[in-house]
Amino acid sequence: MPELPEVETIKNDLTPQIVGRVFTDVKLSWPKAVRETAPDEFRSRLIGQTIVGLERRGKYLIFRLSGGEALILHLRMSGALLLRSPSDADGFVRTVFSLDNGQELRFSDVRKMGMIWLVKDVREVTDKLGPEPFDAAFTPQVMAQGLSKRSAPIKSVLMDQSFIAGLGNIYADEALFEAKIYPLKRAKELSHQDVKRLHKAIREVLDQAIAHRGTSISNYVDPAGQRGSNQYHLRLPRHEGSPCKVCNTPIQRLRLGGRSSYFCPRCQGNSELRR
DNA sequence: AACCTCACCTGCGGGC
DNA sequence: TGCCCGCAGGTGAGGT
Repeated sequence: MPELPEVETIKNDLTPQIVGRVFTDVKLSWPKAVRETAPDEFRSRLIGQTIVGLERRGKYLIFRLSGGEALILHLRMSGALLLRSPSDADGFVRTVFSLDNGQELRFSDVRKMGMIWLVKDVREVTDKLGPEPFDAAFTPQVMAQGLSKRSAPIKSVLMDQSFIAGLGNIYADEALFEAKIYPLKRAKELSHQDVKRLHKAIREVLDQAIAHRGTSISNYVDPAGQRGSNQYHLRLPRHEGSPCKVCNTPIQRLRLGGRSSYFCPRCQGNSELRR
């Protein structure tokens, strides 16, 4: 579910609350979420460690631990990370991390797709990720160079985490709408102007979403259980037939790799056809 | 290598 | 009302 802005919000909210805390217990009611490490070993290696820092890389949330290891979470489609008192009630809690101040960090995950790692080196998990969208090294020129080698639809490339880290279905659609680019346009066919607009649009769309604490279309919530508000500021309606906010043309939907892509046939018309 | 499809999970809402 | 189907913000495995 969460993309970069949602994970960034979670990281920002949790940092002042949990840095310095110690893991005192872990309960795994869906042990399959823990990758690469047996549940017993996971517990014994984690309990007693102090959280010394929190980071985000792409859609991964990274807890730096006093022993030099890192706890890494990925929320996938339906995950939420909640900071709660033991008496609070939450649904679909798959993992509970108890902290030394009596609070609980709860990994709630309806669809059980979320994943957890405990690693010595963060790169074991994040080494295939492409650049962060806000990294100074990720320039329009670098982006154009990468796109020039890709024949897949631009939407697919934007969702490819090894090309750029953090964009998912919603923000890829938003960026393409903002840049007025048809989602199925082949990446290598983008003009320099296209790439320039798209590069700018990616940062604008993500910046705005972070400012609004994420997009809660169905069930994203922050660590306090509160929804974000970016769903009220999306540029593109996520319903087929709804009017485009720019030109009133009915929004269309297409399927790409099993996902829905929404677009405005007028604002994002294939420039080859329009010419 | 790059690209595509499918599997992994569960719940919800729409159509019949 | 109840059932069936499609759909949901992601990724990695496996095939071409």
